[in-house]
Amino acid sequence: MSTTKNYWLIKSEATCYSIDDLARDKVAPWTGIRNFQARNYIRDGMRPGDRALFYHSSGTPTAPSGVYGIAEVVSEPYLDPTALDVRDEHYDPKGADWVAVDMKFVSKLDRPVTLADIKKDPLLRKMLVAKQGQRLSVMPVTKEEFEGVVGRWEK
DNA sequence: GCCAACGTTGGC
DNA sequence: GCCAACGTTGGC
Repeated sequence: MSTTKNYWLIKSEATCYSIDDLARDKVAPWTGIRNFQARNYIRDGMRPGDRALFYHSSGTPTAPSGVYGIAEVVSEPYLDPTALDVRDEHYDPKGADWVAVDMKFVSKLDRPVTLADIKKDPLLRKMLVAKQGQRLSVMPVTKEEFEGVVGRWEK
């Protein structure tokens, strides 16, 4: 098992669950991931202490898509209980072994780093999220990319 | 709301 | 295992 910290980007629609919701809740279970590649990243890579860029997708002109804050992984991956709950909107009748982790609020960026900002930056545009049509809701980023986003407005 | 990208499903 | 149809994501 790796002992170094890993860095991630996690996506959520702001109207569904935003960085402000996480700030209010402090810690929240990150459930409902139903994409095998994203599942594998969580299951095989996410560990407590890892940090994640919190990205709002499906933005609007006044609240554009981009990174709005930082979260920290505070649990090991565990079986996602919403996949087994027939009343849950993310119920999976096929019973695949989906996983979840608990995420803790760390901070909100002073200003969002929008997708447009990311695509303009030579370092940041290598991130998977900048690739056209990238639909992963959980993806790895490098330490340099993570710090590049966090420090975007401190230059 | 449109539509391109892309993951998933299912017929063969 | 191929691939067309279908459904969903997500930027615009």
